[in-house]
Amino acid sequence: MAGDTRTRIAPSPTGDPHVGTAYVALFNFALARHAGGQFVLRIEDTDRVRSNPESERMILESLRWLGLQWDEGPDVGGEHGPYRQSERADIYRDHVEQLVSSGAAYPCFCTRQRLEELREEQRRQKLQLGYDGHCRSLAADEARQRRLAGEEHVIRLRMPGDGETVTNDLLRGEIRFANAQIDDQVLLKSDGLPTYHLANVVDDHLMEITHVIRAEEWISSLPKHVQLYHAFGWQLPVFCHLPLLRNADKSKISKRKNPVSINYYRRAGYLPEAMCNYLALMGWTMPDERDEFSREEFIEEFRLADVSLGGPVFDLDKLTWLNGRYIRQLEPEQLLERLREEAVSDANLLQVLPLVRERIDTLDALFDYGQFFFIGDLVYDDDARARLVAKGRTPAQTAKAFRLLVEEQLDPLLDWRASTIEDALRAFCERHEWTSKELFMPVRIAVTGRSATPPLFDTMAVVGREMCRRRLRCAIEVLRGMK
RNA sequence: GACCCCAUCGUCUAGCCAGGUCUAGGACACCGGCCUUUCACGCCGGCAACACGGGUUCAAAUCCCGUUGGGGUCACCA
Repeated sequence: MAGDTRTRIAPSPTGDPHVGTAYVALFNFALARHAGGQFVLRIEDTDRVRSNPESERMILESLRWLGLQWDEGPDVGGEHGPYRQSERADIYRDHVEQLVSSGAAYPCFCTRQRLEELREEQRRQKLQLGYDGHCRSLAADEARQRRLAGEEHVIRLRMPGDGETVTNDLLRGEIRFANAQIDDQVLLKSDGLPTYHLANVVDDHLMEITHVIRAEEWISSLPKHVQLYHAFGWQLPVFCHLPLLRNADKSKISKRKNPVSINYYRRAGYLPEAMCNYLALMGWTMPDERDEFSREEFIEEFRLADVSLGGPVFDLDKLTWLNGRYIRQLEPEQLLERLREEAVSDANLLQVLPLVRERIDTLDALFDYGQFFFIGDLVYDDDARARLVAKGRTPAQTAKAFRLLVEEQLDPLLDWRASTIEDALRAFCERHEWTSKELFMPVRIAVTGRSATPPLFDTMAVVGREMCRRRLRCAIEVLRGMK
């Protein structure tokens, strides 16, 4: 039976590969390998506007870099495909029709506007937020008619009005929710694609996933999922909700307070083994309590039931210490190989060299002049700190500009090229009444730590999106520390 | 706010399920020392925690209840 264990990681390709995804993937991977089962990668791209192929590409690459190879997935195929939800629309539609005919789900014709007003009203009266069941009791005939007529609608799950939904979480034991306070979840959106809830449950069943191991933030939708399984008459998988990685202030880990992109760690010189090792330490301990171990040893010793529940604070210091231990254990030849794979890969060097060529007189000047192309976090010297503040602006104003820049212009979905970066920066100036003259030097300093650099946009393009965003965020902290 | 989850050093955690062996163990960080031409590594040592209040019990970090605190979720996003 153990060989039948099937787990999955189901990321949504809407941005940079996230450290939280890697964390959950690692534990899913470890359980599957430990049990001799399969680990599946499924892409949850049912959000038409936010999903993008570049993000999917990066996620696959990151997980592969970490050594978390999947047995089935969009790139390697498998018996339960397709593994991209956007390619499974028909499957969801068929399943949702089953639910409609059995009465477990119903069409809802409420407009977004009505729903918004409803929420507004509920907020005003301090009532519980949620769908009011307006279309719940529509006559089946009428509903069918309106659907046939092509009226825009969604399909909602009909939750039981009373009683409670009780489930088991592998780590937490029994979890119970009063049904009355769970509203009728949308299963199929008006664009014909499923919501997470439907797609997730249908796919986990069809792909024969035995252990649904995911982050804690999903606990509150657990009853909806359980009701869905019931509605389909399917057997429940084992549910296991892992604790959320946290910032130092205990809030859910976020890019504002931590580097969260796997791309960052890769770029900043962390080794994948060290990364996995550190992530494994988040909530789990080796039987002998040693904190250095290989992926193989982790797989060997891993017991899901031994995961502890306190939300672990992601500690860059400890990760860096561990990474140092790994580096020291590598032979110089091995280190050389690592270096060639990352910072000084031919590919990276070939991006850097055209930019520095006319600015250096000796080969060795590359390492001084272009150091910001190769390192992770920067240190701003006094001169840099002085020029980090825009001429005629205060540190606070500059910090605010950086924040808006990172949040609004240098979007995670922005196609990261010199020309688009330039457009983004100029758009920012226009929108927030900054001149390019004011803005560009501080940004240059933030991103490179220097006032003399190759052209800003080309430089940013090579430095990379996540590294630029990270450095801008660090610069914000520096600016906030100024009076 | 409602619902749900969680609670051991600043941080990651062991111990808790099967209560005594816990004057609570390890690791990061920090401090001190050793090694050393420097720095780092390494080694040795130090600082530092059972959130609070009630029970249950001969005995509670461990079991129960409550309080407090933290977190998550409340979308046609996942």
